[in-house]
Amino acid sequence: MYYIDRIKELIKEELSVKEIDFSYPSESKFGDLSFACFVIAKQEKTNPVQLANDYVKKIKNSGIKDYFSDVKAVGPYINFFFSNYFLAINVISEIKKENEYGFKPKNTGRKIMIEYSNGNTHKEYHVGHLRNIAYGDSVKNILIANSNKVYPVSYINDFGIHVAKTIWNWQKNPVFEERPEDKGYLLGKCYSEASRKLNKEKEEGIETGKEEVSSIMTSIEKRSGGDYELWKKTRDWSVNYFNNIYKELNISFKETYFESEMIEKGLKIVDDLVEKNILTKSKGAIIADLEKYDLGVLPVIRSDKTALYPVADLALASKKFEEYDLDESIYVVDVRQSLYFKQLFKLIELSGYDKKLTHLSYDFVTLPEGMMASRTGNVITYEDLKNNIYSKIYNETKKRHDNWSEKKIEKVSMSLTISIIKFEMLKVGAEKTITFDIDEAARFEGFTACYLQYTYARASSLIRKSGFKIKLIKTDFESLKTDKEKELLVKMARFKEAIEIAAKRYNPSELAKYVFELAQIFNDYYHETNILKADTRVKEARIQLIKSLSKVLSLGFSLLGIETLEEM
RNA sequence: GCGCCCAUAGUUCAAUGGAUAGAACACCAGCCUUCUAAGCUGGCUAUGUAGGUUCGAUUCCUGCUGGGCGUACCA
Repeated sequence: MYYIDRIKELIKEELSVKEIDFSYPSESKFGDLSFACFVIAKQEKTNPVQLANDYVKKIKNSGIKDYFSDVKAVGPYINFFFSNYFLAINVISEIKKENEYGFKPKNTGRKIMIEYSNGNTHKEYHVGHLRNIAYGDSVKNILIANSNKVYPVSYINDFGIHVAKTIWNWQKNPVFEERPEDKGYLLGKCYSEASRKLNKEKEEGIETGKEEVSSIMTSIEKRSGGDYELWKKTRDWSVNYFNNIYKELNISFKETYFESEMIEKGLKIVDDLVEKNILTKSKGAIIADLEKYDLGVLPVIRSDKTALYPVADLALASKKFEEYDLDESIYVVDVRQSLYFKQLFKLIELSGYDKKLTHLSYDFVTLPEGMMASRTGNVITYEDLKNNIYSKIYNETKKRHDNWSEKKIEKVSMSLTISIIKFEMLKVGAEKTITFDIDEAARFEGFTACYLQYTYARASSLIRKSGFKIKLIKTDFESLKTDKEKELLVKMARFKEAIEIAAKRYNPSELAKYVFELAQIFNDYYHETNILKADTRVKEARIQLIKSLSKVLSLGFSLLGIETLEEM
């Protein structure tokens, strides 16, 4: 148990109260830890102000009083002021001792599969996908840090109608084959062009394109012939393209599933469910009538006999459960599919599985000029975003470090670019729509990845320049006397809580906020305190403090999927 | 129509039912012969609306207004 938790336990013991709702005051004049006496006073049928006073007297006359520099009652609140010395010696030792300070023991919790990224082949990879992958990957990290055994998997939709649309347009425009860009990237362009054409035809009342696309879809599903061969070739381009993106983002999966590999099994499941009357025929299609669960109707097979999304999803769910012994299966998919997932989960339940299924939804990413949709071409692709941010970062880095090698400048700029992309996607709550402003995201100041990386680089620089390795045991913790030092210590001690809250709410923004606040305290401390110029004993103690800070920052970044930079 | 989500400073976001509603950006005024100024300090400005529950509501409940999304062959 960590120091602050031990302190809390000691307080509860001393006051003989089982449950205390501790909080951390927003202002230093109210101490470092506090609790309000309203609830206990009500239970004891006494006055909260009086009770607070009695409690303070009790603490001051007890054996635990030395842990605090002061304990005060302010109205119904009791405010504890930690002793810097005990806080420093305990917190710094705890951070030093554990490689993954604040994390819970690995693989002792539940077994969870989390599916995210979910790219569509033959389509663009845009900022919406980036939100998905950054969010899913960070939730994965956070769940692991909370003791769960987690299997990250990706499901690639390589077999929907979008594929047929792209192939339709690709065949009509041989020029695509000649263009120099990455083929996976080009497929995305080809898709949005196809959508625009088909929409235009629809408005004009022309059906030919739609019929051609439908015929291509049927032909691919038969798995032979020219359309099928082209599908295989183009599909591989997309898959390679995704793999390169994942590599750049430093994200990897335990398994990658493909819709095309699920269909056959899915159709068998559908047959089975039709037999069991769970699925029914209606208007030429096969549907799940879920009206009695207030979930409407879910079409499963089109009236032209081609498969819709649930076919593959049913097969995938069953595959996951067969191959892994899971306590929970999480799907990270945007909020627009909430109803679909309720329907799907009901269908999975009806087909006999009794598993915890979670749709982890997040709101979508829009642009200042309106809703983003690759169908209309109104998107910011991963490339657009990456190149835009990279060039800004590259210029700034070059300006600051004209003595650095070209290679180093590029490496640092790329690393910062990826940090920025991930952080922008994680810093707001999942239920908030992100109106994505590309210039805003490429900022360097404020609540941004650059600010955090800069803070970390600064701490690293101090540690490097301190030049000596001090044994912790010889550190003079009495030297850490200032309020800012205490503030840093308390904040670091609360890292564990930040992880717990983030895990409980599946919410990486809690951690983003945490590391930002920690960085702010440090920057403030840095400016008002001499570290390398202090007396040796004080300097040694401060460097120990900064080493701890550096470690907590780095662990915090890692949970957000962000790598640290020693210099920038 | 029905269902889900959202509404806080000029803007983008915070706030397990608790102390004077916090940040960031923008704007204004300062701080580098000194540890990375991608930094720090100060100033300015906010809970859509009407009720209810509570010792206490940005938070929970209801109505209203405004916006977004979904609602049988897209995913």
